[in-house]
Amino acid sequence: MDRPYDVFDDRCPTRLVLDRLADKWSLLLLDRLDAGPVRFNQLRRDIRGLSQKVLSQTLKRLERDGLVERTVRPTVPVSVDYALTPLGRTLTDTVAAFAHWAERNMDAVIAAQTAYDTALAG
Amino acid sequence: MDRPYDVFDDRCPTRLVLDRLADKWSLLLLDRLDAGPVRFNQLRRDIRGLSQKVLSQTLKRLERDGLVERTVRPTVPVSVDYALTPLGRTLTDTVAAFAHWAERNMDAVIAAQTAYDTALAG
DNA sequence: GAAACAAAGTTTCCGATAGATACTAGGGAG
DNA sequence: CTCCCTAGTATCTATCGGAAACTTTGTTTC
Repeated sequence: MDRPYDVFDDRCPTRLVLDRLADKWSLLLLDRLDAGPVRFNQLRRDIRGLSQKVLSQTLKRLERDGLVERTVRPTVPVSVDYALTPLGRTLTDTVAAFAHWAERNMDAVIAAQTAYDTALAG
Repeated sequence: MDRPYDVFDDRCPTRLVLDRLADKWSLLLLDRLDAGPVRFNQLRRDIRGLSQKVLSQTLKRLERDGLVERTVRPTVPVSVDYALTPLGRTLTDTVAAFAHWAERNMDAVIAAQTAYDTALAG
């Protein structure tokens, strides 16, 4: 294997990236932004359960990692919108696959959980 | 949209699943198990930085969700191995895509981070 | 027969993180 | 003048992750 990076090695920088991406809110944000630029409060409304603080932090990290671009427009009041960068767009298929696997396989997962729990109880 | 589940809704059970999957250790474990059954301490050695406690917890959750199967074999001392279930195997392509995106795009991410940090400093 | 080792965990403790809530700043509407 | 909009920041607490010690069952070593 001549890959320069290895996710199984904890000293490898890919771990830092995986840490960022392997996060519920990051995935939901990337998935939501796939449809086009969205403003801060719109994201907050669309992604139910996401607090302002965590939204702010998560967007900042995604921006720093070059996946999301932040644009301030001088409207009144000022509006800010967030969009995927080209790099971010290379991830969206994978992210969408993930989010939608959960939707497709939910029933199987619930069945497995129920079976597991009743096996423990019995 | 006639999809029964919606990840953007916080009352939707898919959120619970996404929570499980959108986790660094779960992804690394699923990726590692793709190659075949592996024993507990082997996983601990292979996935650098993963503590016993978190390995144990993560495996338990993945087992409960029906993604991983735990098999105890009556060797001396007893050995336990973990393998993907058929349901778990439906995820591996996506998981691998994720883990390996990090490896492929690491350089771009580092460049973005550096640019971001120097822009803030300057 | 006591000491040490091995597998697969569990328990304990502590510092970091997430979530809820409240607050800030710069305007605009009533 | 007061409330409401934008896009956040500040604070507080509960939970979570990581490190290391301990447990259990049994084996090998001295």
